[in-house]
Amino acid sequence: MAVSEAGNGRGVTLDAVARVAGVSRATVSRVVNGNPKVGEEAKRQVERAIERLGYIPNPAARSLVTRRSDSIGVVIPEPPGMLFGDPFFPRLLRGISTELAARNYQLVLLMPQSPEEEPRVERYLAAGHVDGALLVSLHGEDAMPAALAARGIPVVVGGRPPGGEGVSYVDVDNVGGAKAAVAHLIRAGRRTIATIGGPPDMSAGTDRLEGYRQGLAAGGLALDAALEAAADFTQEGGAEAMRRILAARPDVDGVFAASDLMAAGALQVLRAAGRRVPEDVSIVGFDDSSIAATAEPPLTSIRQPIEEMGREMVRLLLEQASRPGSVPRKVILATQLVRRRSSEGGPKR
Amino acid sequence: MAVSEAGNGRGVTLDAVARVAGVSRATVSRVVNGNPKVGEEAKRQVERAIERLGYIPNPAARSLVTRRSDSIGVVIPEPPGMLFGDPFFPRLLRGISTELAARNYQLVLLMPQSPEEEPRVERYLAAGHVDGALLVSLHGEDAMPAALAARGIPVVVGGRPPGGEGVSYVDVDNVGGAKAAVAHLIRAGRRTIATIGGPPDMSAGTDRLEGYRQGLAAGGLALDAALEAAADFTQEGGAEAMRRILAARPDVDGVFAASDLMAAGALQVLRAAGRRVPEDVSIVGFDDSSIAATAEPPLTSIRQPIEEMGREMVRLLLEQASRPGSVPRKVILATQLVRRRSSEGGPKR
DNA sequence: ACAGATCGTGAGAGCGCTCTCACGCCAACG
DNA sequence: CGTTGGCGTGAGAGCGCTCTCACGATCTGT
Repeated sequence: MAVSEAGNGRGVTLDAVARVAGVSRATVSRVVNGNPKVGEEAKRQVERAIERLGYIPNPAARSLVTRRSDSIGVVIPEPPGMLFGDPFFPRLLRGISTELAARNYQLVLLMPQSPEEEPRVERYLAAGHVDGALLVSLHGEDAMPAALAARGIPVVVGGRPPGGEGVSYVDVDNVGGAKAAVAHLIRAGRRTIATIGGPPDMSAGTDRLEGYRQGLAAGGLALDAALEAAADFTQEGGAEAMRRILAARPDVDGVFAASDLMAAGALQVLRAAGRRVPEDVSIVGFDDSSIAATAEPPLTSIRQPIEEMGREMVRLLLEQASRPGSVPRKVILATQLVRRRSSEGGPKR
Repeated sequence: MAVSEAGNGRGVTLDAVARVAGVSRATVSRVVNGNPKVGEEAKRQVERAIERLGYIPNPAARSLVTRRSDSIGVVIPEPPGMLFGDPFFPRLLRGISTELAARNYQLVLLMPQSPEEEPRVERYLAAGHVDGALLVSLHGEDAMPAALAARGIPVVVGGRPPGGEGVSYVDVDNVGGAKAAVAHLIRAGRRTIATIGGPPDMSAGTDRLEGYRQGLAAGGLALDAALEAAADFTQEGGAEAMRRILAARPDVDGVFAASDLMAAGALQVLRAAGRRVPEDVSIVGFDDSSIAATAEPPLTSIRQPIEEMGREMVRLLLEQASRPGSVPRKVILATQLVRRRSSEGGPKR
């Protein structure tokens, strides 16, 4: 009964509702938009008419005059390695979606699959389809944040943009997390601690490397370039990096990998090389993804509040959108060490 | 130089372009929309003006008159277990996104986080924000497909809708895949083959169970309810199911799990119970997700063409949207057995 | 040479909504 | 009693675009 006659809503206009309710379009509009300056009686009539006709406002018409779309764009370029096997994006999207839903905003997902597609995405965002944009997972000197900002589109970036500041962003405490991981390894009695870093053109890579170095320094251990190997966040990359480290420093007894996937790759290589984990070598990963719990042995890892990151990005964006010209802001979320078997054992502390 | 003066595009209207180009609005509109009935000279002038002003059409205004939005909605309700640790959604989204991008459509992602939010989503879709909707991963008798169809919104479902037919859908060959998995186990010499099924209210669950049964029948093996345990696609659920099976049938020598995650859980339980994999028990999973390759031993699994599924869903949807009232169609995509160590060994064949 | 077809172009009518402004009403004020 | 001031309401002007229709110019056939 709620939904009714004329194919419910398709084609029912404000005007039709006004006629049925015996009021003017303006009054119906007020009721629909919750404007308080409407009489009791008129309001009742309008509500009944809306119900009866199954009226749903035409978003295009509304958007045309309000110049808002009540939706935001989420841009996720495709770093193929990261997307798979890592529930990072689903979780981030969930956080974003939750916060948006609570504010009655919609989410337009844009996945440029190659740099060539970026202009298309940029154009789309610039067209006013969305009230703002969330950019995630930028490589190198991505020009998009700046380009969008120049066009006056509110932007918030997920993860510290490598290209420098000048734009709002939300990030997890990569440095602190990595540092905590290393401290944990040192506490476990490890003294020859290697790291498998992420790509040098992503801040998640460089920041975790920085944290690793700070961790060593804090523990009074010396740096050694032979103990640092960069990879691409993938399992295969992690395995490859582990091989290099093992070749250069066979005496390695601790490994901090900047992602669980890479840690898993390292695990396989270590095992193949006859090293026992955690007896001979302790490993700590990053992300606390499902693979960490699944691996054998389960991986100690650094948990990052991904959903919260998504939510915070939305808050920042909408705040910024509502107050144009506000100064860029950054939010850093704390990480947390999750202990599992891969870092147990080891020598006495 | 490309982008220019007035803050590039924001606020530049068709009319402004027309004035600069010295033609009428209609002509500019024709050029923008690729209408061939435009003279060479006029076209050149218009293109130059567009370039100079950085004109981008206002999507709301366009949508208001064309009654199309050039975007489609993708509804992903949140079955928390499946979302994590399983790159299913990212891959599906990627397939969808690829196909949409090729046709210049946009993707609006809707993630109702609870059944209470579904009306909101339905309302949104019904408002004409999108030209059609893709629904994924339905549990039980989800009313949404029917409700949307009733409102005249083109719908395509991903995975056979449990509630029956009457709506277009794309699915992978779950029955065939499961059957192939069982056949593979039989070929490996296994004779006491259990299955860890998915939720009975999801077609991916029931269809794979059906395939398992067909596989046993085809191999001349008898069914045994004690060899069938349902779970929820999660690792923990898989572990739990494995324990039940082990308790009832300690002689089990083959396991077909309806997801890799559950297979991984089973693996841990088997190992904890002193069973060697694959020497004592062979395991085959489903999905061929990253965890399959990561597990120790790596899991034989059934690969499903997830990206292709996404693409096909889009094709079906747009076809349906362009030809209203067309009859619902279903598309079933083939699966493929991927052999890994978890099903090697075993007794002589 | 003229009728008719063809082609490029412009004028103008909306699409469905929001929002400003003005108006009529009635209570309260001096 | 006339005036001021809310308050609820309606009229109407757009928002920027598409698309139909009509019109003048050029082309074709006889």
